[in-house]
Amino acid sequence: MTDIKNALELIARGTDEITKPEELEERLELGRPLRVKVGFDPTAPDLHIGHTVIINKMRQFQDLGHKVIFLIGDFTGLIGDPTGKNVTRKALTPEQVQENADTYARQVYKILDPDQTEVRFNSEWLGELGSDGMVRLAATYTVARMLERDDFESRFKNNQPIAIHEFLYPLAQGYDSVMLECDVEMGGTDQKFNLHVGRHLQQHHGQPPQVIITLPLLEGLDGVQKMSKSLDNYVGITEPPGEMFGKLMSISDELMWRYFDLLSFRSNQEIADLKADAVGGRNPRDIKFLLCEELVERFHGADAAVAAREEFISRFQQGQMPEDIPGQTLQTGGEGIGIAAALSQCGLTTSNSEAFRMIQQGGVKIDGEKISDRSLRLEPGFTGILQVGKRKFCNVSVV
RNA sequence: GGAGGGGUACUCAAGCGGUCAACGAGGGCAGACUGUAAAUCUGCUGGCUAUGCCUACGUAGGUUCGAAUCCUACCCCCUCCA
Repeated sequence: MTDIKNALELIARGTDEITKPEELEERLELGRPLRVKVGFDPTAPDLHIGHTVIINKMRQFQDLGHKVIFLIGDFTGLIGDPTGKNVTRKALTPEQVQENADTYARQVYKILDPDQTEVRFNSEWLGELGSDGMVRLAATYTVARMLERDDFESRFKNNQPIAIHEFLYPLAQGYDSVMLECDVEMGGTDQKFNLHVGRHLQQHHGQPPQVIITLPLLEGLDGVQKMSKSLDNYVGITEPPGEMFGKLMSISDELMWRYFDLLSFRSNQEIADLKADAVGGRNPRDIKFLLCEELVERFHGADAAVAAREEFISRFQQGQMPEDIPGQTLQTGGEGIGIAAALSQCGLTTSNSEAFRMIQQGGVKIDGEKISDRSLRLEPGFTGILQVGKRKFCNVSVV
């Protein structure tokens, strides 16, 4: 009995909403492994730490002995989720879908236990459905109820177009729950409506409705918009340790607490203590170090985390050069090369014009010495470290 | 099918015959400062064989000494009416 209480508490932590907690409790009391579904979009197989908020929650279910279904929406992906603006989606070939699934697996098993994970594709049953099946499915829901969805409602009110097929997405997603006989479905807060459609459809098919758990969406590095690859405000979970550490250090001091809440495995008490420390005058930078280390450790191990922190300190706090500077030899046929061209060829700037701009702004250094002469030439035999800004280096030899 | 509105740089968004490589905002980058790749402030933000030249304002033509701005055709998006 107390086990269930503890389980409930663990599951509830960090969630936005559970519909309904008493139903979840009843399911837990059944004493069997629950089937917990989370859907993923097959077109974007590169996971970032924003996704891990929910993956961590999946892991918690596994730790409690439950079965997690990692559902790849290869069929619904063709429809395109109406959430937000819609870019035309390209149909994926089965090979691409499989490839993306493998990519997912590689990343997701850094957190999930493969033995308790079931990977499924919804084309399995949605592809079989046929147009008659789709019509029958559509018949179980009304337009009025569809318009309950915020997104649809506001578009409808504002005379924005809503394509008919957009109504099929929530239905298809809900049908997945029917076919998989889910006990629980989790998603971001923006998924709430779709998740509820699943409940409705399950009841329609004589199944007990799934419990819905919504999780907050993690803000990206800018602290405003949700983390996403297209906004380039993300930290990918396969990024190298140094990159991960640095990116996380760049979040604002304010945003750091949000990340602690949603990403850290520290107890609520520990986090509260850290906040108290900050108020008490402890340098927020040092608290941020703890966050960065914890996350880098999760994906790359403890050694990498410590190394990443040390590297960060020496490089940005003490302004030292990094240890692993990529090298490059520039072939000039004995003619030498202009500094701007050299910077571009090393990939430190994207064009000569940009290189000139960087020089003008004092952002270019050779062996640590700032240069200001834009007409400088590197003669054959030159060897040295070119630097643009604080982060871009290249060890160059001119031939 | 009819009527109207619109397509401008990474994004949003001004401009509506020359002074426009294009106001402004956001983003990005750089610099200063610092307690950090926080915050704040400043600057930059098409390319090049670089004090000049080339390419850009949906596409293709045209008018003009000169067009993002005017005309014609086409493509695309949106709204209203049917």
